Amino acid sequence: MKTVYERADIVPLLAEIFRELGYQGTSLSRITERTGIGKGSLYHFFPGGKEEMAGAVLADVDSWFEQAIYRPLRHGDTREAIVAMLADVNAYFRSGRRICLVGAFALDETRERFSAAVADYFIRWVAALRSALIRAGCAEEEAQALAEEAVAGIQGALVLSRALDDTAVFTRSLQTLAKRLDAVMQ
Amino acid sequence: MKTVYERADIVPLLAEIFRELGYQGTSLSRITERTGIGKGSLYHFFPGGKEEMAGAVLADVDSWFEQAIYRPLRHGDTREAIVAMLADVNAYFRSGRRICLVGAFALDETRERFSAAVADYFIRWVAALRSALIRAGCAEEEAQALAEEAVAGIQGALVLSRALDDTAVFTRSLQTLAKRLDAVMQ
DNA sequence: TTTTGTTTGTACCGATTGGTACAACGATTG
DNA sequence: CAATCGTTGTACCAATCGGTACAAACAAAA
Repeated sequence: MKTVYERADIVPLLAEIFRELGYQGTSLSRITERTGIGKGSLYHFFPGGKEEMAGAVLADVDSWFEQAIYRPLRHGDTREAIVAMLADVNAYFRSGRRICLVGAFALDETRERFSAAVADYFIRWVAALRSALIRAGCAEEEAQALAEEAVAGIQGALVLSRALDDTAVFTRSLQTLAKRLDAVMQ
Repeated sequence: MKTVYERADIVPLLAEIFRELGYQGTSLSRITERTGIGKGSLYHFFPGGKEEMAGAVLADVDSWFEQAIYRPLRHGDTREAIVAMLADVNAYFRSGRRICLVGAFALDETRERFSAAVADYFIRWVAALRSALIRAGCAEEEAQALAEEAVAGIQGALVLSRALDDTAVFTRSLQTLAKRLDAVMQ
């Protein structure tokens, strides 16, 4: 018996493993163990090895946020996009049960390896939210601070709800954030 | 030549390494390399090996926060304690250049190993801040939400400022947090 | 059916992992 | 001085790490 994969099928599987175990905790044997994909296949699709795998996963995550979160914030109806962002974020992170891979990489030693991708992810998130807030009538310097506060708040809520093993903390944080963002828009 | 250590001298050295490299990234050879302490000494003071070392570091961090942050919040003048908390946090985390070890452990696979200590750290932080807010005249449910928001905000600010490699993000977040906490106290 | 080229499983590699064993060292005590 | 005891460096251990080599298994084209 022999299962045939495509690169696009493997990346989401890798993502879940990296998210759960971190970069250092993800060993090739663990990948094989959980997915059934052997080293032969892995190094065929990712000749650069583990680092290329993690890079592909980061790019995949990034492209999802780009189309699902950032783009609507930049171009769509601002009020609607902000509400959608919070709802999508809550669904994506499964109310805090799931971790932000990029955030985890930022804290890890791994950061140095992927610093460009990690920084890009957060810069674009803050910038997109900031532009939505400004279009909604928020003052520039206030929009910057609020956008940073919201993105940081989400990351912190992930840390906290994960530490307390309590999804209520995460959803509550998102509600508080929603009020703050709403208050500043006319 | 032979250097003689005590356990209390070693823990802070270990803390810095764990903080920088994470639990999985900290290998015994890296410890020896950075501190000059050999395996003989390490296993003499920490017979439980790497896990006991990390546990000792967590306990050390916890006791620092207990006396420097939590206790003043619970017993001292509330306004003063909250201002001091933000200042001490800024100094402790070196304006975001330094990471929160407990927060990093919460995101890591490591969490399962130290879940009790990690949860305890955050529970007591939130509870101490909450009690200070209530004593300052804040309503109970609002105090809970605000305390969680503040602690999560600090953790998120660490993630964000680290990702962007920008200490300004961290200090700005603390200032915003200070305003929020101040506004709710009469 | 044969050929071609991609995809896969498996055996292997040197390096490093966390951990153990133990003899030698240094200070303290007698 | 001799004996003791806490502390240390070093040599080891099996297991696992990321990575390589390569032949067998496959699908597609001829």
